[in-house]
Amino acid sequence: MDGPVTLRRPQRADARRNYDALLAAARDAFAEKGADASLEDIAKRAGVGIGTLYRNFPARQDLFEAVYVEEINQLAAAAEAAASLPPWEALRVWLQRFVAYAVTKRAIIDLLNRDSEMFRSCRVVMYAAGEPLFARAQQAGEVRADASFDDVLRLVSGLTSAAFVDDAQRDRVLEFALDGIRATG
Amino acid sequence: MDGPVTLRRPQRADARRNYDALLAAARDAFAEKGADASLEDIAKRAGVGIGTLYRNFPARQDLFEAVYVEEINQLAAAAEAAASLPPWEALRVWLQRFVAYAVTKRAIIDLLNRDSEMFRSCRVVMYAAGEPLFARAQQAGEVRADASFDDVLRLVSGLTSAAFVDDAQRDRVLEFALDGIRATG
DNA sequence: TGCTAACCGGAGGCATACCTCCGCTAATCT
DNA sequence: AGATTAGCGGAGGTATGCCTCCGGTTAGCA
Repeated sequence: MDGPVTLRRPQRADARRNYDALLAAARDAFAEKGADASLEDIAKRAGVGIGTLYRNFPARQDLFEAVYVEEINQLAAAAEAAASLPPWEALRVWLQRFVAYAVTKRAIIDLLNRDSEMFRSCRVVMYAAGEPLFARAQQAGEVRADASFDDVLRLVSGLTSAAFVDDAQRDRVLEFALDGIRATG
Repeated sequence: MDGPVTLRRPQRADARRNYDALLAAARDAFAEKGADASLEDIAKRAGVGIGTLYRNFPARQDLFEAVYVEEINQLAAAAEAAASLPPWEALRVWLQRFVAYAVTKRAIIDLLNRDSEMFRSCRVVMYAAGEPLFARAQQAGEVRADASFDDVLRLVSGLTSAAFVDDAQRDRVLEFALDGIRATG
């Protein structure tokens, strides 16, 4: 489960339990209520006191970031798994994963916009994961030359904030977007 | 300025002034801070007391809706203006307008998702404005047959929530999206 | 100009969330 | 088992936003 970016977990058994429970509860809460979910609610979900939350994550930002380190690591893993596919397929699969993933954890979009120390480094990790797939597909002539990886990410990430009628529509619309960045002719 | 959907404005001169100031302030505030901007802040921006806000808009929802009636009417007007262009161009221009518009007033996206009496009717107006442009372009063979207007709107509306580096990137990415829904061959 | 109904606006009560502080608990070590 | 000390958790102070209520003001009319 360890990835390119890691966090320091507490030492004692009970503390570690609480830390993990908080992280899981926070992930759920952020997914459900967005980035400004109530911290008191998160503590309750995790079954710990509010004090414990603050000891582990002194600022709201710290908790938010800790959650995204996990998410990011998983996206990086997905990129590695896709690397063995043909260029276009690899990019396509990764972007699908990106969208499907971010739909449930929608706050991940903020990652592209917000600004902070760790956000920046998370972004670096994500780009390091996806950009090679993009570059390979572009060099293979499968992706139009006038698009950048950043363009693609923003085009696709928009899809995560729309509430689709069903998964079929989401997939269909994503295919449209993919067609849009595909090399013509 | 009157459009398909209208609101009742107060009678007395001072009341009307305040009403308009509130609407303008709310539009700014929603654009800036999102749909849950502080009502007290909006009243302050408008230079009126909080009581005046509540007299005009008893519930937060009322104010929010009032703002969007204006936005929607403008989008409808834009559709009318675009109707004289060739099929594809008309759709393209209208969607550009939609994106450029919604970028500054980002909360308009909620319109596609949220549910309420007036939201529904606003959505009806918006669809009534844009759908004919879409249908015409599709019948002219310019838009792929397997896309619906709803698909397109969701694809494009996603672009409004991403923070682009600059307007040029936004336009470029929108072009990618448009290419994606264009008929191939 | 004077009357009066319509309108104004902010004080204040209520709810919610943030965050700190510290007495109690229990994990770990010897 | 007992000592040590990291860790727990919630009471409570602070801040902020929601919304109501009503004494004072003023636009519109005659």
